[in-house]
Amino acid sequence: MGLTKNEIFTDVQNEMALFSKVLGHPARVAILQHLFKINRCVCGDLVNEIGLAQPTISQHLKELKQVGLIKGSIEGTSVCYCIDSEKWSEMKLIVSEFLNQDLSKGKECC
Amino acid sequence: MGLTKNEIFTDVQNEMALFSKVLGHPARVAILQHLFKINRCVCGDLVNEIGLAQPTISQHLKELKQVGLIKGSIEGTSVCYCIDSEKWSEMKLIVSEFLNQDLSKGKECC
DNA sequence: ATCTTTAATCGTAATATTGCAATAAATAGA
DNA sequence: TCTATTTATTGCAATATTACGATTAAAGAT
Repeated sequence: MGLTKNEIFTDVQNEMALFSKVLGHPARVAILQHLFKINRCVCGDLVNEIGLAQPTISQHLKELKQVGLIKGSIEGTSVCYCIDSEKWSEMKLIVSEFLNQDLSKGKECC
Repeated sequence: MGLTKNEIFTDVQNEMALFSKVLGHPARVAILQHLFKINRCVCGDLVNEIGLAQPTISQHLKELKQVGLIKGSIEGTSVCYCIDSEKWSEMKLIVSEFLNQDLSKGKECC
């Protein structure tokens, strides 16, 4: 065990979980916020900004890139990262739909 | 290591990550969806509905309860669970604010 | 009182995550 | 070419997560 049984869930459930998971670490939240503020930045900026070691930041960037929320392009010796707004919108749609579920009105339960 | 350095992040970042983390597993997503559809249900229902073992479901319920998204009340020999709509709204606010960040218009970056 | 039903807890195995030091790779500049 | 500079990768240790069988606990039914 120790691994999630994705087979038994719907695609939407798995996708919702996947996006949520990547947002489930404050460093990745901070990276995304910084990217929104600055629009584009290199790994070193984030190391200074956030205060985790360079390999750690690099790893978080990799995870964000893997789900597609950011993209990076080589720029001399450094790598410029930024939000992939297309993917961001896609996520927004899925997450919003989930968040905006309504209780079947009335019965307040327990 | 192996544990997140929460000290170096803001409260909002940590809270955002905490909520996201709990949504970061399809079983918990499925539980919440089912609760929204049915309004109230007992652990056994979820075991049948989702198809994970009872202790596993119980554990996921515990995590959802810990962050406050659901509440449970004893009802005879079973436990009735439902969404805590107050906490849900709180989460919605935090997550929406994060999702609705805008790119500083213009410069499309990399 | 005993049995049944239901859920929580305990214990454990497998795997994933977080973080960093050390190292590698790749480009720019001297 | 040699040296910085910058980021990615590797390897590792500590901890967390996922899942479930076995057991416990608590309330209802007989």
